[in-house]
Amino acid sequence: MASTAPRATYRHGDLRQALVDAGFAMARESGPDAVVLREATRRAGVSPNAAYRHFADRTALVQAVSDAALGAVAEAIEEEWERIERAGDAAADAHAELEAVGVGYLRFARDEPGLFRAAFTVPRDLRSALSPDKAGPRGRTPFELLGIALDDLVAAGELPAERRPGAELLAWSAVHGLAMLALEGPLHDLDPELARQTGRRVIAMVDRGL
Amino acid sequence: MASTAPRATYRHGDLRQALVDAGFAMARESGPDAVVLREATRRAGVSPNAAYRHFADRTALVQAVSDAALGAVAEAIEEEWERIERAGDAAADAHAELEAVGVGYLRFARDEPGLFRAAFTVPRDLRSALSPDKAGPRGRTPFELLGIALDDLVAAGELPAERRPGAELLAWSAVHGLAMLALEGPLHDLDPELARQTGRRVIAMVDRGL
DNA sequence: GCGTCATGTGTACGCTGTCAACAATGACAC
DNA sequence: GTGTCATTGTTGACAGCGTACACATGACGC
Repeated sequence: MASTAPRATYRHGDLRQALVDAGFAMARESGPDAVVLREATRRAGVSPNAAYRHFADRTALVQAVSDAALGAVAEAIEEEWERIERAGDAAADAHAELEAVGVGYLRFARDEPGLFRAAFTVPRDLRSALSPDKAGPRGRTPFELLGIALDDLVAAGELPAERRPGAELLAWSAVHGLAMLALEGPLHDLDPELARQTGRRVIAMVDRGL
Repeated sequence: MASTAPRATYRHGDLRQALVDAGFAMARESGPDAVVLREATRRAGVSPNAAYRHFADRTALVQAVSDAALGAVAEAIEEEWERIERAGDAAADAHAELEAVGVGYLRFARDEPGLFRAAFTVPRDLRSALSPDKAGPRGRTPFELLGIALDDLVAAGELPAERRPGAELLAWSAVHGLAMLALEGPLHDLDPELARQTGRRVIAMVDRGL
């Protein structure tokens, strides 16, 4: 960090990114509400108003942080996805994919609660959630990965095709709800082991009930 | 409101309740973050620091508002519950109960998004969520109503008893997740009719998948 | 070399939550 | 009644926030 040493050059270089990084760090510790504009400029070694050259207002900064957080979610899910041990059985593989998406999602929520809330608690529309710049390293968004898993379920004959449309929303809702209840809702001090177990059960419920 | 006319008596009467009411109104319009302590005192016709005789700090006020909001949720669910047309068939009735809880929950989230977020987005533990002072007019909390519906499902032979423990969390997660995604998440501008339909499908998924 | 425009700084304002010291009230013991 | 005292209000102050406005700087195209 060059926050102590005063900048040599007048221009910062990439202030926008520096502000997003600082905001990201704050969100990581305490969620999106903890993203404070002035503090971000402080960490970037810049005067408060400099932020306004790159963001219309604080909410724009928070949006950018939220986008970055969504990318991190995608990464966590992709990680879980890569870990699948494929047995060659299309049906079993498809179920494993769906499970991987759910597990990755819940794991991220547990390990990075601040970022998770930054990713999903900030208003954004579906179009933005789907846009590829929020994808993980392998270039797929969380939503896309979920869609692939569901498509594979249909292909394997494990999910009636007429139930496929919109099924993302059902699966997403269930897992997201558990994450939110456990993070900032009434379940926030649920026993970790019980939480993990409940996570598995929610995923199983989705698998059965879709 | 006596906010314009200066108080005749030095004492307010029931300042605590007045502050909660004011906070409730603010939360109703824009969610829990919009609950601002000074504004509440203003509406109560009182100096800012008077609030500190009744609440340790702002978060304590928000907590009280959240409690009130939870009561409103209970009321909405009870309303839906009373509306069930019981056919005498225990199995059908139990399914109808579960559906009523889900529908009431989602209806409240849609009609009172600010209060909904105030109720569930503010950290509170399960014990507090269950405590009877947050119950609806008929004296039952949302969680209790959900539990009764699930018990009735077991009694009617529609849910294997070994799956009963913790089933609240599964059902709750699914419905809560949809509500959050639609309120402040990526689905926030989902077409209302599609949202309603998705709500029904989520409830159906829970019913099938529990 | 010079003008222009993006990007930074300085100062200021009103808002917030909260602290410390003080004042009015009303209930209760005598 | 009167004196005492805890309760509940008020006043004044402070730091931190987001942000508006005017100004400074310097990199780059001509």
